Amino acid sequence: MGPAATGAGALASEALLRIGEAALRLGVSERALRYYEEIGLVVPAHHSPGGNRRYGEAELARVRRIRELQDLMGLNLDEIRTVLDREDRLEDLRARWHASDDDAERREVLGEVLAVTAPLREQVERKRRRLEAFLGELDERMAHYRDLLGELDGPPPSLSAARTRAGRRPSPADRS
Amino acid sequence: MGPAATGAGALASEALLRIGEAALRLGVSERALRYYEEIGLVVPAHHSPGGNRRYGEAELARVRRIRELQDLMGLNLDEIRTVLDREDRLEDLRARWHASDDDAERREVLGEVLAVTAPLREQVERKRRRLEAFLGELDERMAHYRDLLGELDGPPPSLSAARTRAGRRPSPADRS
DNA sequence: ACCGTTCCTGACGTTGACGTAAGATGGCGA
DNA sequence: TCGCCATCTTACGTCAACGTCAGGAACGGT
Repeated sequence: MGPAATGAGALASEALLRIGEAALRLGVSERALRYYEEIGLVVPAHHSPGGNRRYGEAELARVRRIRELQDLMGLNLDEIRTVLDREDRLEDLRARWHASDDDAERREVLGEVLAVTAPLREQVERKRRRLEAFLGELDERMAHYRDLLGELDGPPPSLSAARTRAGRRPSPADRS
Repeated sequence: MGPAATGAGALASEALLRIGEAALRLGVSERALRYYEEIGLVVPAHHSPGGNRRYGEAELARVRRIRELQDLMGLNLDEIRTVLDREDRLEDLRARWHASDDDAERREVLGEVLAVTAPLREQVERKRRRLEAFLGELDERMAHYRDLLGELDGPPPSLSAARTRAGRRPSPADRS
């Protein structure tokens, strides 16, 4: 590898972004980014001596993740924090993994990560199921309406003729 | 109409619930129900002369719908209102459908309903897709971790050589 | 060194969706 | 008719997740 094993962590020359650029690229407000830092959710890769925030790719990804969890799962920032904490812990693990020669420790950490990821997966899965049911319901309705429309546009001769004549009121037993 | 052509609308003896019971069954607060009425989202089937609210099955369903749209789609009450308005309009249609002898009107209303339902469906579908992608991502991670765990518990012969660079192995059979 | 742009830190404002408390009825079994 | 719990209206409180100034430094190109 080169001069520095640029693994997962931010390193050296990574072209850090100022808050304006970062916000622009992420499509979020600067205020939001400052807020995330305020509550310890996204800490900039670096602060300039003058106090300016500098964001690296890792932080951008983190923010994207936050937005995804907000939009997709409807989690609040506190719930999101726990999710991100898990993922952080996971990154720790990745590092420790190669540094450690203790398989017992590895097993332990892996188990923890799995135990902590599974509930999230379940939550997502439940939501997916409900969404799918909802979608099916919508499709069913739409199909029904399309059928009705079809009947009007391409009317079965007998049916249409029987009905359209003489402003007749609908047959008593016709619920759909 | 007969004595009571109990079609879609609430009618006659439907065992209306007082707000307490309704809230209890729905798992929402009384305040929420009053609030929904305040903003014209769910109007009780009836108010007693004294001013007490009475809820019928239709209103309960409506509230359930609201909660579903909140939880599942993350819509706010204003967006939900437009959705419910559409569905109301649809109920109107159902009534008018049988009362009207004007196919043109029917076509028009059906078209409108479809045109207005489709976007919602699309929105739901998009969300479903994103959720599925997210789920896939989670599964991928978990599978990876499980692989690692498997390697530890049942170490393959060429351990050190295989692990160094391997991100993943497509080999499916790895369960103990 | 200059200067326009960008960012900083407070600190108060906003919005949605209710929560909560107070005091005044309403409904209804005994 | 009494008593009592459920409801009513009114109105202020709350909480998250930022929005929006104001006044003052930091950056960075020239």
